[in-house]
Amino acid sequence: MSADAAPHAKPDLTRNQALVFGALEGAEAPLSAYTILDQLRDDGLRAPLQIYRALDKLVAFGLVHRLESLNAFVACNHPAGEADGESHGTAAFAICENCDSVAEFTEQDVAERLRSWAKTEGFEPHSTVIELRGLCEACRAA
Amino acid sequence: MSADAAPHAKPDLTRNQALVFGALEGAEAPLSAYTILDQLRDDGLRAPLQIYRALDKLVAFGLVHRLESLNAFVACNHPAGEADGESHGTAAFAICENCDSVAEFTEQDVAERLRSWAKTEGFEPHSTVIELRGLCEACRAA
DNA sequence: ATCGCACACGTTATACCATCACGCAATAAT
DNA sequence: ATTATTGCGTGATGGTATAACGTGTGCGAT
Ligand SMILES: [Zn+2]
Ligand SMILES: [Zn+2]
Ligand SMILES: [Zn+2]
Ligand SMILES: [Zn+2]
Repeated sequence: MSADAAPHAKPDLTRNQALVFGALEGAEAPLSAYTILDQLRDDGLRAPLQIYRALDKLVAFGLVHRLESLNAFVACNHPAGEADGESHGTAAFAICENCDSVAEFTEQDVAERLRSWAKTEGFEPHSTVIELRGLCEACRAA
Repeated sequence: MSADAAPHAKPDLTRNQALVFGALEGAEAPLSAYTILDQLRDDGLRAPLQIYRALDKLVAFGLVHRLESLNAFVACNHPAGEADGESHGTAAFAICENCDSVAEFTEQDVAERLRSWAKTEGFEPHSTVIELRGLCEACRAA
């Protein structure tokens, strides 16, 4: 195999991973695995497992986040920092229930407080889910 | 109908609601809707919808929480016995990936910080999901 | 009384989400 | 060459959630 699908400064993605990531990057709302599959049929993807395998890797790379309250996925869109280091464990999401937009943010104090609680209780956190559901500013105005 | 909205009123439960709530109270781990269904076959419940309808009500009453990262449900078990009022919107959960135990807790500062972010961004939150996945103290020791 | 309405209930069918189990191919190490 | 690792493709299966329809009961208004 020669080609790499996109000249971006990311870890080397396989063809399937690049296709799935492209779908998520181009979307304006979270996509379910099956929606991604539908969009990629013309590119030769046919089975859910092809999507889920790619998503697993992309999540592991930190390029994609899974939204637990939606059973759906978004491309990482950190406010400032990039896809490495501390920010991974602490990302939070504000999901608009009207327009499906997702704002990704990090509140250091929130993560701090949760870590502090865990330490006190002897709990060893491996991952943290923080998701706000509600109305974004634009939809509130309308 | 009970006009009682929030404070220490355990609304009258219908038969199905009582059965589902009983199953959750008696469990030591979160239960999926279908697991509850299996447990209640002998009581005459036969279809998923009967479970989901009861769960919707119980969640609305604040007697049960849905764990988004597990697609499962637990009976409310607030730490200090404040089983009503303010604490509902801000509950957080620490879920052990080894023994499936769930600790429910509230960190006022966490809720505060998230509300503060929302206010700044013009986001109007309707509900908040905070779930920690990891190892509880007992399982860490073992 | 009986009509209308709200609400819980029961059932079937279907849609949507996720993984298992198998086998094959390409690559890297021994 | 043999083995280990990783990604890929496919069919089958299992788990989660709702749509659509119809029934029955309680209760206030007529
Ligand atoms: Zn991110
Ligand atoms: Zn919106
Ligand atoms: Zn609670
Ligand atoms: Zn444990």
